[in-house]
Amino acid sequence: MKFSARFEYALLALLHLKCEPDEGPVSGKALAESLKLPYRFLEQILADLKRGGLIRAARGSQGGYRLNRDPGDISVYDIYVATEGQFQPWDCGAGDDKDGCGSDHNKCVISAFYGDFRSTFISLMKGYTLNTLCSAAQSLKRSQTAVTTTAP
Amino acid sequence: MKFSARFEYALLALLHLKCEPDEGPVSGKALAESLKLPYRFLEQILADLKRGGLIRAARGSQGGYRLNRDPGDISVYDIYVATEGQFQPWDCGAGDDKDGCGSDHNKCVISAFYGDFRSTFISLMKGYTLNTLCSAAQSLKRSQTAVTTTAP
DNA sequence: ATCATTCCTATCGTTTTCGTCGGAATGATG
DNA sequence: CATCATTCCGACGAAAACGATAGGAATGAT
Repeated sequence: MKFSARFEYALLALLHLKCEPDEGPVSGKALAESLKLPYRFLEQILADLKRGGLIRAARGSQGGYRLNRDPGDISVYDIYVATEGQFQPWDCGAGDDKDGCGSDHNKCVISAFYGDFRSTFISLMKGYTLNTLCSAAQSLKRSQTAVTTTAP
Repeated sequence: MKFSARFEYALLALLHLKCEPDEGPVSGKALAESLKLPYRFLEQILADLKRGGLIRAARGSQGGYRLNRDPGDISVYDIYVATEGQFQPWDCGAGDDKDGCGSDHNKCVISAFYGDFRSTFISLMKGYTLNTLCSAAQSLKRSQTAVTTTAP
């Protein structure tokens, strides 16, 4: 029950694309250096994000990545799905038995719990967008610089 | 982001101990046969549950396992912690940097999101107890036998 | 003494995950 | 056209996580 590195790296990359006021597209290499992440690995993740329609890419010199949608329209759930695929935290007897639960009613009940878990998770993640996160980061930055500059 | 087999097997075992009206303790072997789970593996999981204080065990002949607490006082969260350890779905820079987030405010924000995620699901899991699940299973059983016996 | 059981720990095989790599395709620039 | 920077594609490798197996010691009822 852990978030993958892919997912976290994707969050960081997208936040960078949204929050940093760079003009023009950002290359994978530049992104990897800014975030101190392995370049080749990050490239794979960016490809996932592109396939998911979250970013768009331009090849060749002066190319790079930029957001493909309004940041308020990119939810953390979208990012999850793009990087880890459909959220399905259990293997519902896919081939275990003819029917999902066999004769074991307890399995059904557990599946019900999993379903509840899943829907709660999804709505929570849909509540966070790139805008949400970025503004949180900026207010955090403000408060910290305030503290450090106020100190004698 | 998946539930482990340990966790699911633990749920099944505990539900069996609670729901089945057996008198006396149930041996690991009997449990494994009822649930059609690998015996040795299940034993390990039962040991976890014992360490967590959810069940108690008696050795020797006529020994076996039984619940150690009121089923209404055993939450799914307790089971999760006993089998998978503390619910902490990310590696908070434990050694990454001196401070958790380094200079990257976006990391802080992601940690905040993770924290929200964490507390949401802890409270969700605490809302389910063995009683909850078992009564759900039993009403499920009733409705199914009703269907099958009503059919001509 | 015997037998059924829990308990402890090591190991094994498979799958997943993280990360690296070589090189092809693309496109801007001069 | 040549060059260079970039995305794109697929293969590979190392390491960790996970599911499961196994041997045998400790314990306790009969």
